[in-house]
Amino acid sequence: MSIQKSLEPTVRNGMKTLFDVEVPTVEFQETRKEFDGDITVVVFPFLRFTKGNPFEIATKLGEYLKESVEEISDFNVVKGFLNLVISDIYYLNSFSKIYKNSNYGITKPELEDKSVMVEYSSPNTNKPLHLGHIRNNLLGYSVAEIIAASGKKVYKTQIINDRGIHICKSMLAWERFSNGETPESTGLKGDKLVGNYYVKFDQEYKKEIEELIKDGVNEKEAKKNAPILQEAQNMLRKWESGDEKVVTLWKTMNQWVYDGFDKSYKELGVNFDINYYESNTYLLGKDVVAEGLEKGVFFKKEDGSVWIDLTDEGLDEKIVLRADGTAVYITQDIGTAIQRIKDYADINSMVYTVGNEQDYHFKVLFLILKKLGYKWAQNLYHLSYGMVDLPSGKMKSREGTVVDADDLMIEMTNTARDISQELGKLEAYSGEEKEKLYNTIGLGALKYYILKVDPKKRILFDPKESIDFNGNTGPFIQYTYARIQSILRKANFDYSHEIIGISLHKKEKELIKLLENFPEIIKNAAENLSPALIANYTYDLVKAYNSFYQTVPILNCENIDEKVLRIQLSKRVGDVIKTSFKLLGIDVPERM
RNA sequence: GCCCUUGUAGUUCAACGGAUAGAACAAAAGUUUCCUAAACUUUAGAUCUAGGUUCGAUUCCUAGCAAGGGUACCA
Repeated sequence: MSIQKSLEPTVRNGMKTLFDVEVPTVEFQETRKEFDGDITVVVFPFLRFTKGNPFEIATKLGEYLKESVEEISDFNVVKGFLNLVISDIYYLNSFSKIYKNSNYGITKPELEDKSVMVEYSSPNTNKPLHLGHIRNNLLGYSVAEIIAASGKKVYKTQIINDRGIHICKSMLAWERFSNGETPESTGLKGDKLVGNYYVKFDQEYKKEIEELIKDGVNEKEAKKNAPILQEAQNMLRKWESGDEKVVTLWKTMNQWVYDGFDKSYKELGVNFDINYYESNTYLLGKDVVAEGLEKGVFFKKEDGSVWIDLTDEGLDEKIVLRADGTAVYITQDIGTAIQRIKDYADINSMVYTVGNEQDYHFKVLFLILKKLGYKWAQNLYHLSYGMVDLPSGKMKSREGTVVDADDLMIEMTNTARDISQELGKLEAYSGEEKEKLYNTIGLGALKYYILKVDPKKRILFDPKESIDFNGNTGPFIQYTYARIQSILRKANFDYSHEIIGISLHKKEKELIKLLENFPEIIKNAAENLSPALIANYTYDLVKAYNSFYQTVPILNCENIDEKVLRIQLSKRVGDVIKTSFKLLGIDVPERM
């Protein structure tokens, strides 16, 4: 329990006793470091309830608190800010509790709590993963971990977009141009191989259009009537009717892609509890639309298409089923959501990690599900995030301006290797150990770089300026962790006993204050679906620890009690770094 | 046109409506007989504009400007 919470009733009592007013809430903040004190009561808001000079109110309140609260050793007033000095005994006690809790910061789920499903990644099976997917995966995975740490059971999932005309395009191109190439025969990752044929299709398609235009066909007609496109459409019809040959090819090529994706996911350190496939859920969506039509949630236009009217909600009319009865994007999403609740009776909340270009789509989706009468529809959240842009603008696969996920991860590891070798601290380790470490550091840099930014904001990524390894970065934090482990390795004596009755150094107090905040930070990050809060907190903690490390001796400390406390502090700071980095999906090294 | 998001040092990011707007990179200067210098300590530098609400506004409201996105029987 934080000191704030325990002080709040006392402050309220004080206001009642001194001025005979009931104040509804008390505003606390950390005392700025240029003033004396640890915690500050903001007195200005009380002026609404009692007249008077804020300075005098604060002074009287300060006297009252000093009298009645043991932990408050002194106070001072600046304008309407009442700065309270908290005694070292309080901090030692508080730290002792933190130190005893070996799983500090993590809340275990209660049995009766409802679970949350977090969706992320959701790739297109025609395109290898790129930098944008990396942000999506890191965000989704991290948010899932954070929610779990805040005390809820979490299922991680993705929806795989495995059907439609675009799939047929790469299938057709492969049939025509590949001479039977496979991932095995070429050594290419399956997703890359299939991606190549998707590009190949586009090239051939463009060629055919040009030729048709040369023959005097107008552009619109040419685009529509290019033979290769028609053949792809034909293939889709065959797929939908269950043509054996087409379905077999579809399964084979999809499997190549999944195998390729699995490698990337593994390298990135993300995973899923269950996958959903669009090919399995789009039909359910159509059934639900039919039901909703009967209930009057939807209406039918003359041409047979089905719509929902959301003008009352300030939105437009939105189509949910085409005139020919085929499903649109949102039809399938309706089906998927309902399927998930059917599959997992214990979930009552879902988080969708999808880019902000789909804000409108999810607003509509959630509204539709509410109107269909699903109770859980009020607990749906769109974790909307900004795009990752290059200096040249948006990433476009056709223009070759895509930063490939696999390539980027390799590049990061290479940079880590270069820097590490230059520093030359790792001579004693085997080649295998070193490579693992380079990977940990390189990916740490990449993940932290992306996760430290507020999800809502777009990220500008300049491939020419490589990601930093110094300053507010993943490796900076990893380095601090490694340094702490080094201290702990050297502290080969029993330092477990509780320390009481010593006076604290300023830097020690700072660390304890920061440690106290950790559980609250996790809760906040879970509520706001924001890993950035964890990243920024960890940075602050590490910054404070490094300053502490540089200012005071730890192992060389002469007073044994102080030495033990400092080692304990180091231990706990290291644990918190490890825990929060785990929530970000980042590994920490024992040495670097 | 309408709707949504974002505008903070040269650059990349912070700041429940609170005190003198914090960091990092880049720039300038310092700290290794001492626990890992991927560190630490200094210096210099910013709230898009105009109004409003408030004891107090980077934060809330209104208008404008700028960037991005959406507004499709694409996903």
